[in-house]
Amino acid sequence: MTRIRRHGASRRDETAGFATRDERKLRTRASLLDAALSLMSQGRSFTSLGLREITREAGVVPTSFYRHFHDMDELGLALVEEGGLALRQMLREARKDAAPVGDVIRRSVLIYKQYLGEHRMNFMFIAGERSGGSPVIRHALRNQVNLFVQEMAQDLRRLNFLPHLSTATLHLLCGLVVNTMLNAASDILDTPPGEPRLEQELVDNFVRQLRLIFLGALNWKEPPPKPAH
Amino acid sequence: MTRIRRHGASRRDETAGFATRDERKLRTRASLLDAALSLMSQGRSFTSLGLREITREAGVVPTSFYRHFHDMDELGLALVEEGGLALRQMLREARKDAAPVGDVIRRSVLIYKQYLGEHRMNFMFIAGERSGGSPVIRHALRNQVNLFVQEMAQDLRRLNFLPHLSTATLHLLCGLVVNTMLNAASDILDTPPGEPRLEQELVDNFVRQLRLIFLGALNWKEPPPKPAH
DNA sequence: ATTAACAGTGAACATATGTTTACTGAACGA
DNA sequence: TCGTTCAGTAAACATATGTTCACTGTTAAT
Repeated sequence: MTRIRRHGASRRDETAGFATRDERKLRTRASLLDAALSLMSQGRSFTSLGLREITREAGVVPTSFYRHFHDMDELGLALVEEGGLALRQMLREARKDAAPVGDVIRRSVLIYKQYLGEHRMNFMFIAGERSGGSPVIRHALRNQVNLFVQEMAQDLRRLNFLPHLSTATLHLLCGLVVNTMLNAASDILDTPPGEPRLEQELVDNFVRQLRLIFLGALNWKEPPPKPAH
Repeated sequence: MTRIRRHGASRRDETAGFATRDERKLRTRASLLDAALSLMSQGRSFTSLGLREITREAGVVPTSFYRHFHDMDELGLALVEEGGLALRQMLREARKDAAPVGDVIRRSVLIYKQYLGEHRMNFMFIAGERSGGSPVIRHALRNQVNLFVQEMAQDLRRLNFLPHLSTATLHLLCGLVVNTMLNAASDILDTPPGEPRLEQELVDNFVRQLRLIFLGALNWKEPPPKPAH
């Protein structure tokens, strides 16, 4: 979408504070999205947010909203996409340092926890709106989560992890893991800061739950395919 | 709280349509709660509900609200309690026909599904507000769910199910099961009626997830207690 | 039979909301 | 350089909200 400048960029194109018009637009769009997330992270659900409220938080006049979204649902869908991107990015980073040595599960969980802290608002949104609020964004969110599950399953297959599982079962497993992940997310994000004990306990619990799940996966035996009687 | 009548009840006390004043009050209170649930089951989050909206749906004038709750949060907490009761009741019924024969998991899931259908709105509320919306009702809801988990763990112990697990691990397991249960709930409740295939698929998936979890529990080995070095 | 209690009413308030309409002025393409 | 585009503004609208207050009429207690 960004226009390509034909005859050489003017000097102040990349200096901070100034920007091309499209960039400015994208910036206020982003601040609208951030405003929504920020309001939600103060303990509100998406459906309870008002248009004026968001523009106020973003520091623009209400009418500006319509230059970017012509609906609250549309903004919601944009948030879903942003959240989905955050999820995928996590996988991408995980792929980089794939060093499966030592206590894999615990290490993964700690990395996840750090990632959670860096993307608080996104995860609050995902965990919070996954089963509540507006049907349209709920469905969109589920699609994103399913995508994530699928990608994760492919990764496990690629790493030759649990090779005895069928693709369907791998998918099942990943779904379970992701649910557990997101539940843990909303628990962890709810702990007031400066309570490392509680947090530690939640993390330990999370680790054990995952262990139990993978133990189940290790001992899983694929049922024989239905005989076409 | 219900007053006890001293000198013999008047004749129309138990006839339908008439009622003592306290009963009437309880009735409109209930219709306020139902109105809230009903609005939520049309795809709204609790925090997005307005006082007037609820009273309108309940068929009373807005001011009547204050005769029952002096806050929306208070109504929310009442809903939490109602939902918690629904959960416990489920366990109580399950305790009655404890016939652990055949495919226990599948049978339990089918019973659960039926119960879901009979308590749609309660489960929508629980699943929807468990990680979204107002912090105060979220916490209250988690307490109820924890109570449920605890009761379930006690039941399993009583039935001598998985006796090799420590109490803590049993609790862990039940937590996992309940999370999976509630996630499945919001999935199942979202299927449009008259789509038995989709529903069947969700149920099958749910069954397999539980199987995997219990498989993990069967093969779980309690780690030796930390040596106080 | 009198009286007090009190669940539900109705009107009014200050404020909030979503949306429309016409406008401003800086960045842009020619 | 000049005219156009268009992100953000400002004022006004109809309508919604939460809360208050004084009231009514039935029910319950004396």
